[in-house]
Amino acid sequence: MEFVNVILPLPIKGVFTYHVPKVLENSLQIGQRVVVPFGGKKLYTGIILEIHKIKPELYKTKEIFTILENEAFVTINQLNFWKWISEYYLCTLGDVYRNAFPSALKLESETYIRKTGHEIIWEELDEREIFVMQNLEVKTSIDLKEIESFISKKHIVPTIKSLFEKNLVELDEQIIEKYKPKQMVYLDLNPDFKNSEIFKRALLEIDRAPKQREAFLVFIQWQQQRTSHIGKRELVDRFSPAVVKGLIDRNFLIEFQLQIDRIEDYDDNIEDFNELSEAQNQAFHEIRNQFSKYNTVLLQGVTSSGKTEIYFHLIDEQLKLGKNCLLLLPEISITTQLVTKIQKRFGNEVGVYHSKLNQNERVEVWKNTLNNKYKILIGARSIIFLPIQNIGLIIVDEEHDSSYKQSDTLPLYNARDCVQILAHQFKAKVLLGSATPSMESYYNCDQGKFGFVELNQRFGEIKLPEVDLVSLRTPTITPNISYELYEQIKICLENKKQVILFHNRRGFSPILECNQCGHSPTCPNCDVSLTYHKVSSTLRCHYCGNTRALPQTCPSCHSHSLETKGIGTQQIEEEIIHLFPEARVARMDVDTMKRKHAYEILFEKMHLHEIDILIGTQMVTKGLDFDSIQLVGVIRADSLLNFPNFRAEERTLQLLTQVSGRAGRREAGKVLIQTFDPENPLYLFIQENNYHLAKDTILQERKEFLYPPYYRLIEITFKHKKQDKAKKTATFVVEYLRNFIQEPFILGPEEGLIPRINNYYIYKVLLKHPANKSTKNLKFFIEQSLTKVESVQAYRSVKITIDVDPL
DNA sequence: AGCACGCCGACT
DNA sequence: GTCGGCGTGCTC
Repeated sequence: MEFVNVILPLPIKGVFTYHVPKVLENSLQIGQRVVVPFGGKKLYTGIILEIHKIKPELYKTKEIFTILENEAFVTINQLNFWKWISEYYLCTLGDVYRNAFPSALKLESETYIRKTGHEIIWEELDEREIFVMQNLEVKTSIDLKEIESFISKKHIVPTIKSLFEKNLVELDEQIIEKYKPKQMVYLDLNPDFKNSEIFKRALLEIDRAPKQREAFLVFIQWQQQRTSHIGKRELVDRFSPAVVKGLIDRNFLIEFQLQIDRIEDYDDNIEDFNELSEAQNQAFHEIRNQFSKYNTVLLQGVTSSGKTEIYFHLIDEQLKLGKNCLLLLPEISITTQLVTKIQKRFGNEVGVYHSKLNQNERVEVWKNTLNNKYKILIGARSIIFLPIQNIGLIIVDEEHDSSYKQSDTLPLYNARDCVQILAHQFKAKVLLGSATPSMESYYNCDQGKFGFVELNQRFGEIKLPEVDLVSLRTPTITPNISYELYEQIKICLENKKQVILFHNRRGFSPILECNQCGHSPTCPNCDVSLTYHKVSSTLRCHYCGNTRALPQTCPSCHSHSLETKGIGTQQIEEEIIHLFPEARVARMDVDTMKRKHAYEILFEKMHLHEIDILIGTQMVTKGLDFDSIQLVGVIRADSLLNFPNFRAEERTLQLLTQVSGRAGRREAGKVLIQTFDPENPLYLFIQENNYHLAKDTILQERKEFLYPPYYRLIEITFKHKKQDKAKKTATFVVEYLRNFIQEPFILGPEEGLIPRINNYYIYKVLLKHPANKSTKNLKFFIEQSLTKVESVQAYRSVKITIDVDPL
């Protein structure tokens, strides 16, 4: 008998073994998708991981229900990659599978069947089968759960299986594959009209309907002008659905459907390559040179040095070698502009994959990747899960960017690091690019693991902006704008230049506070103050979404002295409007960027100089490359630095360097940093544009306090509705782990930064491990400690998550 | 993760 | 007397 080990989309350790029906024996492949029964009445799509002949002794295997296609859907390389991720990030293969696959391709729980229309020979059916088929006479599709009401649990899957084999029922295609190729409706002229007599009569006939006549003539005009089909949509948009329907009803126009690729084709106008500047060319050759010694090279190129151009040349080189390339970008940088730019260079063999694609689009990219249709794949972190092949070069742009780390759903992987494993599989090279590299990457260079190339010159040899520090300890013109900043903005506006004001709202959200009693409304589910949203006049919790109307009086002392404390971009905007009533001001933050094309619209407005002053959060640090930005103002640099995280300094350095880079791309610009602590060496380094010195200082501290990149961190989080349970479980784990790892390499348990979120109490344990030693043993101990937790009744219900290399 | 089984409280 | 709360255990 043949057996297969199958990965199921469940957070359960290990794989599940099924036996293979005779008909499928010797035909299965690793990586193939199969539908298997699970539990009483569920069917899941699983992935074959292993095929073998070993009959499990401890349990009775079930049989594979069916296969979904004849070929493997996941490559062996990918499966190995999945295994590595699950081992490194301490999660199950199911977690990886679930995250890696577009959800349209996995079927989970709700399983529907419907009849195929095959002739039913009732005499050949048993009692249960008859029940099911009779039910299907009444309604088109039924849920396996419904079948449960007339067939006992253990008979459900066998009955369905039997009917399935008799070809009487099929799994609802919604379930097998939620993906449907997109159909486009096109229009064509009634072929009879080619006869000019009929055509003339027709025009006469339509004379009474002027709109239809006009639409008809426009259609004919279009048809003469172009070679491609004319979409119904196009004509409907120009006129109206009724008009177009009229023409179709009259049989003037004929509808037909064509399947199209959802991802639009890019065929014509391939642009020539830009010549590299001397500095770029030197860096380009230096990178190639380093690649002969190192598999990974870190490229540090100052903002607007034209790193992208170098990427293009490296990609082009790989394509000529017949290799494919992967380009990773932070989510926000994948803009239409950039994609268009790349498509213009490389034609339509470019695949794009990011979180804004819908399920169908994802499946399309997946399938195209599997069929090796793309030469270049561009995407955010999740791109690493595509079934990529034949990779020669992987580029990670803005490698320091925190969005490469997944932080909400398992696995908590960092794409920048995972790429190393992928590259190793394909013997490919990795290029990490950034103006502000991470400490980890610097460290790897120092350790001789990565090569290092620097590009110090901005493209066109424009000077780096001049950075000034402004103390907030001296009086300011409005609460958040200093006299200096005011003056600079004024000069800038007089010169018809644009200004960017950056304010990091994180940790500085506007909260409501009572001036009489000091009371500040907090969230009932989380231990945080509610933040004030002016537009909707509500108080909102950023953690659980709890929203309530703004109270008129203090809930505690009933006075009328409620006031907002802390500043958000909204307040800055008000101050600016007050100071510069003439200026055109725009805001860029999560609130204003929610709408679908908000980003594009803002981009366009900036480009057309319809905005004089742009006020924004983190977002303004990325991708806003406009020539006429002359001034960048940082409202409160300290709010970044005071963040309680060991990366606060690194982040501040990166962020401030990045915003500064927005200034003066055409001619030297100015940066003004407002701070309460102008003597802080970090600001001085930024002022002198000495990233290297700043980095050395930060690295020194990291070493001293046992933090990355010298030590690897593993953070274990414990959550429970009862505080003492969470705390006790955390303590239990710490006590166990102390057998293997002592102070100061184990910290905690400590209450979470926010002690309670959504009614769950949070405790954290932090483990530190020397970076040059393998974490294998430590991970083994951690897993053991979790097994121990499982064995204690009272601790079992505590939710435990492990974050390897947390940010 | 689901989902069934099982054991205690407030209800027609 | 029963419906339903969620604690516990299992899934090849």
